[in-house]
Amino acid sequence: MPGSSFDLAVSQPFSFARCLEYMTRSPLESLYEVRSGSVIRLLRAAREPDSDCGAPRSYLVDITCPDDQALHVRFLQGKPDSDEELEGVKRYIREWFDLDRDLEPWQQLVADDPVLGKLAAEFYGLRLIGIPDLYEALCWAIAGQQVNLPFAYKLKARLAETYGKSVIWEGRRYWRFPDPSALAGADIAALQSLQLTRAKSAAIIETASRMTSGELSRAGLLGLGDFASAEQALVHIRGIGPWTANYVRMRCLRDPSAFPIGDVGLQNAVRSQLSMDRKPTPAELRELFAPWAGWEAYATFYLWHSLY
DNA sequence: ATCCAGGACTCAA
DNA sequence: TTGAGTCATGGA
Repeated sequence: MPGSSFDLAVSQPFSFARCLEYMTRSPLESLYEVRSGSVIRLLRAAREPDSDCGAPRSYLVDITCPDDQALHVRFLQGKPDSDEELEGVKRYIREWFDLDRDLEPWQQLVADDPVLGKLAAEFYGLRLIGIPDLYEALCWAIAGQQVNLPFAYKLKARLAETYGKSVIWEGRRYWRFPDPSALAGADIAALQSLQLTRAKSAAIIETASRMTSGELSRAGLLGLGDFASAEQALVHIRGIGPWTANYVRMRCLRDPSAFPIGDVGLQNAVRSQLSMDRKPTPAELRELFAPWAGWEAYATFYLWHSLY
């Protein structure tokens, strides 16, 4: 039987502090709580909820990393009752912190880069914090289309607090992003009342429906063989454009070469780093990113982080 | 009022 | 493929 805590080894370079620094960028984050040196988050049991045992169970976990050698994960509330479920938790956390990535090539690639060299040194060990859950990643991206980040966080929180599950621990409530099944049958007006636009509401419901039916899944997208095919599959869903698809490639499918080129945050970061008096054009971004081929997602992530 | 924000869609060259 | 116009919504 699994115990109440476990460790996950990390490869170097890895800096938990830098990861937490990124994760505290918004005080409006609703899906995890960063304390000094730890993160607390409510996770969903890996097992599918169709096994007739009621709602899928949740685990409240606390993650620390005292020495940057291994993550220490403690179950604060709820606990896997099988090795299979424990593996699900481990898999989620590895995805979340991108633990399976070898960052050495990245560090070497940009060590002397005029633009990224400084950022790579400053953020040494920062991992591309992911969104392992496909539905959460899609909704977060859709909600964040063409709105400022604080508002996007509010929308995400409303979705979580309206359709998600939560537990209370030591007087604080911890939310889990809703499963697609919770939104597959929602009507557009209900989501619009959360201040999502009609188009976003429709897209959030449509993706929920496709995921509930099994037509859309993370495994299915990865099973298409290459990320371009996954992007194509995503883009043909109404409300999901190239930015959203690349965002999902980057943060959920874990494609290191994903490149959300239309991202205004990326554009502003480049503008700032290069002291430009305007935002770069798509062509200029492509040219700038050319030397970082294969690592566009990390370049984007580090540039994002440079804004905070 | 006006502009911006981690866009998408349509339609035209 | 690229570009202009349109839509949509809150926040500064």
